[in-house]
Amino acid sequence: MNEDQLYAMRHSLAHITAQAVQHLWPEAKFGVGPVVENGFYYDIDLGETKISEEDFPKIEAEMRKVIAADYPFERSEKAIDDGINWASEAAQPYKLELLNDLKRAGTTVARDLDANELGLSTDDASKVETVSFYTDGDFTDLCRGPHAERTSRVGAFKLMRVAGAYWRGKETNPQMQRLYGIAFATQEELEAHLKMLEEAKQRDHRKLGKELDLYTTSQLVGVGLPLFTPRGTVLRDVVAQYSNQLRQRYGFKKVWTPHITKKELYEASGHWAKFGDELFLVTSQETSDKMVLKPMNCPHHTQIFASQPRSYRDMPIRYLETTTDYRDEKTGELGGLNRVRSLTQDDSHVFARPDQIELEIHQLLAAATELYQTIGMNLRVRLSYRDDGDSYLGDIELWKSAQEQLKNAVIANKLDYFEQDGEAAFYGPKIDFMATDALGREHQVATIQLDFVQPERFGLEYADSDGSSRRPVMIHCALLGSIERFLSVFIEHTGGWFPFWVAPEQIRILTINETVNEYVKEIEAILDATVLMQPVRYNELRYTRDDRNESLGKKIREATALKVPLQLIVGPRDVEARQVSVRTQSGEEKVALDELAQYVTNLQ
RNA sequence: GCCGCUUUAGCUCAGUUGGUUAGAGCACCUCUUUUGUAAAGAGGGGGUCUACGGUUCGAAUCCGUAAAGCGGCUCCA
Repeated sequence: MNEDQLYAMRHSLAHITAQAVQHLWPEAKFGVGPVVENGFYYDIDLGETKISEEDFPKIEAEMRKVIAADYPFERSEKAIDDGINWASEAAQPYKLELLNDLKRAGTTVARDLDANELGLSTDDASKVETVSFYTDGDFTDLCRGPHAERTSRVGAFKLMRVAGAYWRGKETNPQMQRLYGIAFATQEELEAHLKMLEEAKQRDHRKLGKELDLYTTSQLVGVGLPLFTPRGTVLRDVVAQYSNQLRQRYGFKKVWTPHITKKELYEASGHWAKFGDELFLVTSQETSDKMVLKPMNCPHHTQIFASQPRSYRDMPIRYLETTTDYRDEKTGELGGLNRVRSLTQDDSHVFARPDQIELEIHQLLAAATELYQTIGMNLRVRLSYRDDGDSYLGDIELWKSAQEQLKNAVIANKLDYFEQDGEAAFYGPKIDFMATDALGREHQVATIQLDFVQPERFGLEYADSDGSSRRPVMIHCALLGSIERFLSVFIEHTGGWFPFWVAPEQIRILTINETVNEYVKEIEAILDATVLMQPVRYNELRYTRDDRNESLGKKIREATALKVPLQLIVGPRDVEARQVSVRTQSGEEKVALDELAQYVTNLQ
């Protein structure tokens, strides 16, 4: 089965799902039902009736009846006004709304929906004359198609979940029930997919975070405020140190800024107007000043830049700060480490002359690329542009030129990219590096952003060669992004088997009995003297010793459960031979004591 | 914030149609065992079943509210 057939099959199953729901609940009002990765969904309004997963067998049974009936999918066309009459008579208010929008303004209004869902082609952008319908048995739906020939030809499917979804994706619209299903050509492929989902659960960072003792949460501390254990803190520190070193190489200097500020700072930057309701407020009991917990670091950094007169000779000026920001995210948006209310950014800002932008972006792209190569993650890049909404600040011509510059930089660096409107920051376009989690969901990690707005709003300037006053450009960059979010993806990517240089506990010495204790001291002296220099410039070895009164089997089991990459087994035979038995994920070998330091240094 | 689902010892889970002192494994503590490649043996401590309210002679089991977690939607500087 090819991609087109699979698509038609999934699309047909969306219709059959709606058809089954209509049989069971004739009052159902239908929204849209597109194909998504691995399956399909249909948005349904059942008024007060709530579908739960307990209803799935019933719905699936009804779907199988439709499939068994083997109806043909028949296409028909109606003039737009006839379509409107159909929706009206069928008491389908959502379809009616779509058709009215199509009649009034074509796809330009309706493009917030998958155009494939509508009975029109995507290129007739201005006016719609006719729309197409598909009928199978007793069910007819506005639809562009294509579909399977008959209802029997839809492969294997399974309803997965039901979730709330706003009509046309707008928070102010009524909420519908979205029925999700997966569908594949064969039952085997369906089961393989379910198995993959099971395996993904084993790699879930929330599960591993607990099992590997990386972080915890406390109801006393609060929602979205993770607490990092000693092990988890090693992860944070090591990756942040590496991220910092990559930029220090290019002349970035560390700065430090306080975590609270007067809200005037964010009024000046524009953040207050856009994100005011997501800022934590702090009131000084001394002065009754209204303060906020910082949600962002760029405005602070502008004030360091502005603290002295700057010459074109000093440019660019590059600041670097790994620091925690606080955002009062809506509770329903929080989850694991991916979205938290206390997020740590490996943030940096370049204040540059216009002629320096290209090189600076190039260097930051090089740093991001190197970091993710070392980490072993293959990312694609999203060029995040503005759309024609009104939530962006700054001159439209500057925006166009900035978007062009970012695109050129990405192309020059031969990165795998895609472009997306409406994903820009309010002050400028972005280059975002996208990583995927265990379930294939994409998350933004590294970001490089061009900003002409904040320098203007803060009145930043430097003296040019002719003595005139010029405005710098800001280039925002975080390589890890939010360290918490980065870790959520990194944990799932590695399944908890971190590269040697990042592993919280790199080495565990396992003793067989207490006769080896003196020899273990020799081993520890060697490990103490060994420092890894790649990729982080100074990385002391992190090792522990398990000399408990327990069996070797148990010690191995526990060390392996914690995914300690290097286990050094020491028994009388090793003492005798002046060696250690080195156990890694890939097997076991004997290493002479004299060669241990070199062996460890060579590990990645 | 919205919709749906979930919530039993530190962890993973059992708990029949509401009915005597709520169970198991792992972890923890004590003792014995000094061990060669993924769990040595024995004994012991620990939960009032997320919280509050209701129904009932009686509730971990039914109902309501809240909180937290999960899956989505919306949002993400």
